[in-house]
Amino acid sequence: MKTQWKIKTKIGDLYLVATEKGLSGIFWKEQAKIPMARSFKDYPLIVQAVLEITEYLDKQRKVFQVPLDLEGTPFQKSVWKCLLKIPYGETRSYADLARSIKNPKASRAVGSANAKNPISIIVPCHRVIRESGELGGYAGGLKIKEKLLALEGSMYIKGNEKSRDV
Amino acid sequence: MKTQWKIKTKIGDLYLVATEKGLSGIFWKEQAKIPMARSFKDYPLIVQAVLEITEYLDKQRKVFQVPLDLEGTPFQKSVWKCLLKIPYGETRSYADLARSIKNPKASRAVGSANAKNPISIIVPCHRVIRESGELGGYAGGLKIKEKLLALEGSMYIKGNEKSRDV
DNA sequence: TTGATCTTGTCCGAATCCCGCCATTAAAAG
DNA sequence: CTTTTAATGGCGGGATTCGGACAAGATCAA
Repeated sequence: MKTQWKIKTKIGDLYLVATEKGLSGIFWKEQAKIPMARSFKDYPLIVQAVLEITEYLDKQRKVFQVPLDLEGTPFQKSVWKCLLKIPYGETRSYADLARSIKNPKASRAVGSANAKNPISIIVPCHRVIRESGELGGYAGGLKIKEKLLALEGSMYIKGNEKSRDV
Repeated sequence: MKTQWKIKTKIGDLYLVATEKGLSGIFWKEQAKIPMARSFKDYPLIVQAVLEITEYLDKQRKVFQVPLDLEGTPFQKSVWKCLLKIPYGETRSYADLARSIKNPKASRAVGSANAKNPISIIVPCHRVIRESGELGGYAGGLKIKEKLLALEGSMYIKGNEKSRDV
């Protein structure tokens, strides 16, 4: 059974969803079919997730530990697993990910899988941008993607790359 | 001679039917042509069935012992017998069953036979789902099929099986 | 020359459709 | 009343279609 819990953060409202096995979703919109928890007392997973997310947004955390319960097609899961390996503060291109899953021509499909990532932030789909340096897309809106990357201190802006070796 | 008896459970009303030889039916709707028993005192089979079903729904029983009196075509009986071999908490596909009865292409017909299973719950047609992972159909309605599988702790949801190794 | 924008080419995964299968049952012949 | 035909499902698998959170190349302006 799934339950959801709403939290307010400086980057907007978030809806955390959990099963018995782990956190299964972090969304930007309320999930219609999933019941809202009255109290999170009975949901230690939610408590932990809320804590970790809060710490992350306060720059007090770079790695998440809450157990996840990912549901999706084999392809999607392979992409999401790959996302989890991108370190804090770094970015990859959609094509990079396609190569990582040994399916070098699937960059466009990687985009689709990314778009369906159920656990925003923790599964860091915001760390994937276009090879050209453009942001690409984001389920929560590009502004938020930008904020998250800024928070992590990423050098994603076109031209920034070069400013490193200046 | 057959008699039926109605019981109320948390998953809805059930109608138990018995002959002298054994329990011959558990249905979701009253059986028009079968007389309702005034009291179940004279029907020890009904008493036993009610007890076992109740225990099952309370997670206190995984195997049924009440004698059954199955009536149907040879094909149907072969399918129903096969159903009885699926263990608690597990699922099979319609094609699996077709193979089990040495008629590998008869998966569609297995579905039809399943649909006519006279003894719901005890003959566990709810443990048969689509090869794709979808639920398939259920005489009592899909919600109940889902509840029964959840009760047994089955991993039937599409993608769940694979999400273990994430 | 650089880069911002646009266009077109491609490639996948996922969702749909379609046809094949097999046992029943209802309907139609004979 | 018996036999035949046709239609109907609690499915499966292959083929087809559809829709992108891309990418490389062309275009045009500064």
